[in-house]
Amino acid sequence: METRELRYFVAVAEELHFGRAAQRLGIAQPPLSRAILQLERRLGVALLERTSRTVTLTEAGAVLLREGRAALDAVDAAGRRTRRAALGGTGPGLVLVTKAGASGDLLSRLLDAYAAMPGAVAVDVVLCGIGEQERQLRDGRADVALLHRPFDSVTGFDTEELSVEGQVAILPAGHPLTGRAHLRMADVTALPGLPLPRWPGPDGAYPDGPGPEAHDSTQMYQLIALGRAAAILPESCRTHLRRDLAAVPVLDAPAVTTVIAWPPHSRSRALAGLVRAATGLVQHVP
Amino acid sequence: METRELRYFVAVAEELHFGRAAQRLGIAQPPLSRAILQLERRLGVALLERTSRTVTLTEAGAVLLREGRAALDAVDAAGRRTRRAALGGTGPGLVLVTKAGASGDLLSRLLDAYAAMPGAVAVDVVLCGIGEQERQLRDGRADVALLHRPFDSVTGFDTEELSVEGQVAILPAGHPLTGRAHLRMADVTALPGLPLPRWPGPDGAYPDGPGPEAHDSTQMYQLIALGRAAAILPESCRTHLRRDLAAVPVLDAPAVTTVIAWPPHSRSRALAGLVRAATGLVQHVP
DNA sequence: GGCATCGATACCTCCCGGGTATCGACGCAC
DNA sequence: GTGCGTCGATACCCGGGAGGTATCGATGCC
Repeated sequence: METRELRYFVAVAEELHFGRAAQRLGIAQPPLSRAILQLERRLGVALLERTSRTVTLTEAGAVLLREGRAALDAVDAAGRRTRRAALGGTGPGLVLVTKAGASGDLLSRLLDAYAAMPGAVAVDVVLCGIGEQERQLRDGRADVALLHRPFDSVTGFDTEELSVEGQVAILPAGHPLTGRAHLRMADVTALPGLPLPRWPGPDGAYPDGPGPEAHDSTQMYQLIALGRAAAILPESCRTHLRRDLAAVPVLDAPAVTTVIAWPPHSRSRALAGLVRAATGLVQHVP
Repeated sequence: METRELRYFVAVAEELHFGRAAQRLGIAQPPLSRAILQLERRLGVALLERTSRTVTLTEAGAVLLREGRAALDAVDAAGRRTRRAALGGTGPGLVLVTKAGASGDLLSRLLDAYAAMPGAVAVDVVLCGIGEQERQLRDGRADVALLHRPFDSVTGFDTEELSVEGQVAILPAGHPLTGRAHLRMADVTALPGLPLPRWPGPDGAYPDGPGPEAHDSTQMYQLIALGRAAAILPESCRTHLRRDLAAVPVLDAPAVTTVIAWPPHSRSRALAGLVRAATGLVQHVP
């Protein structure tokens, strides 16, 4: 199987429309149809059910979509890491990715601690939107990530736990509940007119629901300040909270574990140092 | 990057010889040279240092060899799993791989427990040589594996621990040490004329050393019976030990943990059932 | 029933992957 | 040092296949 065929199939499987997929791929529709047919013949498997009006995935097609994405990510990662290896000292030594607005304190302490180590290399910090870290780690754009269980999935990565913290409800300043010493999940989820915002899932799509869509923490804070939403976040976000927002501990919210994660089989000297610096932080701040 | 280019590069990087690599790939040498040159141009990276007498990997080339193998495995896995998904009920429902001769008891109990579960599917058991399980799991030939830490690496897989056991020294029956109630590592490693056999590493090559090469447990048992080697193995192997061999506990040998491992993002209904059956065993046999 | 949409088919072109022949560089034997 | 053998690169040719345009057949919609 060639990566070209995989790319073509993934495009069609995502669009469920040969014309749009062809446009996205920058080719005409007939070659795309032929390529998919050829792939199906070669695998001996029906991947798509098509009528002249609709295209749907077969069960096998759904498997190839998931596995094919992972395979394409692995190929991308091979290219990127090879290029990076050739750059040697000129490029960034390590690329660390994390959600914008999360674990800011921990991150700055980590960077300080690592920079103080002998032999430390330059660390590029990439702040990305929700759910994009795993992808960047898998396809080689990043070497290491700070993830937050249980929100982010860590399957397939090597990890070390860095911190565990409770969660707080974020409310507009002056909201009646801000007077309370603590809340329960039920108090927050049932707030009239203040639904929890919806985050994009691992596939980049927003789930259905009543809340407004939020792609990053800035959007979300703005929505809360406007009185259109509430949120439940790790308590470390309090240190940088806007003045027009208030935080109240939520006793029965699940604890959030911050972990440092990296792809297996990729322990470069620099990465090992950064992980060591990270686990060293845990000793100082138990 | 196309998988064809990756396959070509991996072949050359493994052979370090364009002629032999071309032969292995079933093509002539000149197109192979061109393909590698084109790959290097496209990546903008020197992958190989060649003189007219020797070929060596650059640092970037070594990275691409490692990452490229993983990527090719992922592509293979995508194809295989897709075909398997299309087979539906006709093929094996699950393929379980483990080292021949290890954890036999645990395995049969696991298979019995799973078969007794409602909705259980057929399980193909693949017994392979040392160090081949990880590869089979990564490239989709197997769905799930029994691995033994610390001998097998489990990085990149999801795992559940099934059992922890000590290790015993395996000696020819009648050897003076078989009279002892227990031994220490130093007693066994220092045996004159009975070196530990050498196992193939993750790359399939045998490490250097004094001991004889052994590819599977049968070879190894034979070598021990012949008085050419000794071995240190998990104590569960005693249940099926040949009559001409003896086992003596080694107190300070590292404990061996048997785990059930599966690729991340692959929890089919059947796999989940098998994992549940496996963890259920742990309850019964703590 | 006319029409628009969409995937498949027919047919053409041209690029590129693969082949053979050969060159140039290097190691080695004597 | 000279001739020879080995090995990767280059030159050149051929054929298959990837990609393009034009069009067909099926289907949902007004």
